[in-house]
Amino acid sequence: MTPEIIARLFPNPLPSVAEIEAKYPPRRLPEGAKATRIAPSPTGLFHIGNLYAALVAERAAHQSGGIFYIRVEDTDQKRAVDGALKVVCDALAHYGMRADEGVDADGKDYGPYAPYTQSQRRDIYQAYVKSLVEKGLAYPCFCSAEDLDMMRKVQEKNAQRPGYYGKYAKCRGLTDAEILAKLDAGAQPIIRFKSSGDPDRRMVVKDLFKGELNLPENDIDQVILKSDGLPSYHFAHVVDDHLMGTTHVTRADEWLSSVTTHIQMFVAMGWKPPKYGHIAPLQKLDNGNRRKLSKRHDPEANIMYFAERGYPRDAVVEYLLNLINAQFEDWRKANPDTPAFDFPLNMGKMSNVAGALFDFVKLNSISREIVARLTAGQVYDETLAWARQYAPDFARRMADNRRYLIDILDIERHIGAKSRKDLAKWEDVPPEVSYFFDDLFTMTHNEKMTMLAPMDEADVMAVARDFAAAYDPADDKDAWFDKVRRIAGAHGFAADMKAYKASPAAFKGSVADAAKILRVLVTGSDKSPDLHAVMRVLGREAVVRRLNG
RNA sequence: GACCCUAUCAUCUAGCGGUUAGGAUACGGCCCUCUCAAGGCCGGUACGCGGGUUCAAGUCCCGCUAGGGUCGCCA
Repeated sequence: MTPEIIARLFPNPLPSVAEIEAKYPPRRLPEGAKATRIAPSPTGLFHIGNLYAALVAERAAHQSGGIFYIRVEDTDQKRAVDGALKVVCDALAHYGMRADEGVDADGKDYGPYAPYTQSQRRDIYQAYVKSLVEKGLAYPCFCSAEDLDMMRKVQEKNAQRPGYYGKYAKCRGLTDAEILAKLDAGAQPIIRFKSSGDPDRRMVVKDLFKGELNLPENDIDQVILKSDGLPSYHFAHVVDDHLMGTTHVTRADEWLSSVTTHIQMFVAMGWKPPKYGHIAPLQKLDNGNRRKLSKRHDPEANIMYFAERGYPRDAVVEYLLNLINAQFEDWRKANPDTPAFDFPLNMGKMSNVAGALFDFVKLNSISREIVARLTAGQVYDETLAWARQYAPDFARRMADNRRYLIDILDIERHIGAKSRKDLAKWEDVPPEVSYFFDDLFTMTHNEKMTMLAPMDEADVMAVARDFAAAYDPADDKDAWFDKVRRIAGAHGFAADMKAYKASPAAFKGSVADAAKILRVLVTGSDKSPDLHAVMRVLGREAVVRRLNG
């Protein structure tokens, strides 16, 4: 291609390749250290799969003494959304990941390879594209969207592979004169990479997670520079991961089929490709079929869903870690008090090669274990932080009753393995504690009696009155229960369960029924945590009032 | 349609030629027990199908089937 054509293709002044290479020298990393990145598109959504990939990349880097950085892939300007960067940065920070280099929520760069936003690296990409054109490894393409559409239709009709390759790569063979003529006519070309591949030849790629892959070579002439002057993903990836010294690219499975294209480009540029690891997508069950979690259809695909529900961040991290490496579970059992991030993630032992079903039951179970290990004060703080954002009324109530809430949350907590595990997420807290507040305890007398049916109302009231009169918050659990027994016995209920079981007909009910009377009257439910503890927290005044009311 | 990936209990998985196929979650039962939760104990016809290779196959090979992914001037 003549210098004249190249000058017309790239009219603006561009840095030289040598200048760029000098500005961004190779990383000097300790032996074995990995440089990884998370490369989100600023679409305003942070997918659970992004978090998954970020976790793998971040752990791989930091556990090897390397670098984890964030690079914004905003080459599709149509999809860019304001404030999207903040979503990404907040998500990383929220889940405890620190990027060593990249951009912050305001778009400000930090780190030696800046800028880390692709739309600001236009000149860099163009310089390399230009060098490729100069070497005859790339060429201008004047095909319109309609041309390409037609091409695809023909291919479909002929039962051929779709794509811009071989004889379909019309602009590949354009002569200088033809190019000049089109340029003179005002046509705006894009630039395509001239593939040297042959699909009949195979390329062996070693994937970090999947092992050796035997893939056909790519022969499609991919677009590398779009009409808006920005590169396509493929080219931006190759240039950036070279310049930024990425050693390990961990990315979603959907890239697997373009890995041959990427390697081909690295080779054409004379660069060493990074190691690749492709992560299978998280899936969900849909009408009996699995499909990948879609951010369009599945609210749980968006990381915000977990914040809204009030899942503790550690629960989400541990659940994901558990999917990444199945050994996590054993490790957790052996190291119950170690932070999850200390888990030695093993890239060579990746689970989830095929794509796991996202399992809320399992998440909840992990979360309950985590919440059960927290102090009441910690649960209070976390729940309050959640409520401030998602349940303001409840947040106010919490703030006004701090001591009271902590006492409530402390019921049956810190009794080791037997601690209550009924809270999986912060949104479970409000319904769990509502009966402790008079204004939320709205059950009517009739409703309570219905719940107590078929017990006789007179018996119910008698037991309640006697207990109200005898209740002393200072009683310990045994003294408290002795009173329940005594009063139960005095009203014809069996004080002893064994006696009741031996001859149930001889009694109106058992001590369990007597306790049920107290429980329903005091909590409005026939299920509750330890009644003795509940009454203590509620206080004598409220207990007596509810029993006599 | 083409290409690629994957295939062990309901779910996540361990397994890397010789195992009574292990764990976790879920589920069921029992125990504990004033209810619930928790806890303890016990339980279930899990290697997709068919061919090979081998003394021996969940493990290796081939086919089939099923599921997933990709085939854009989106990433």
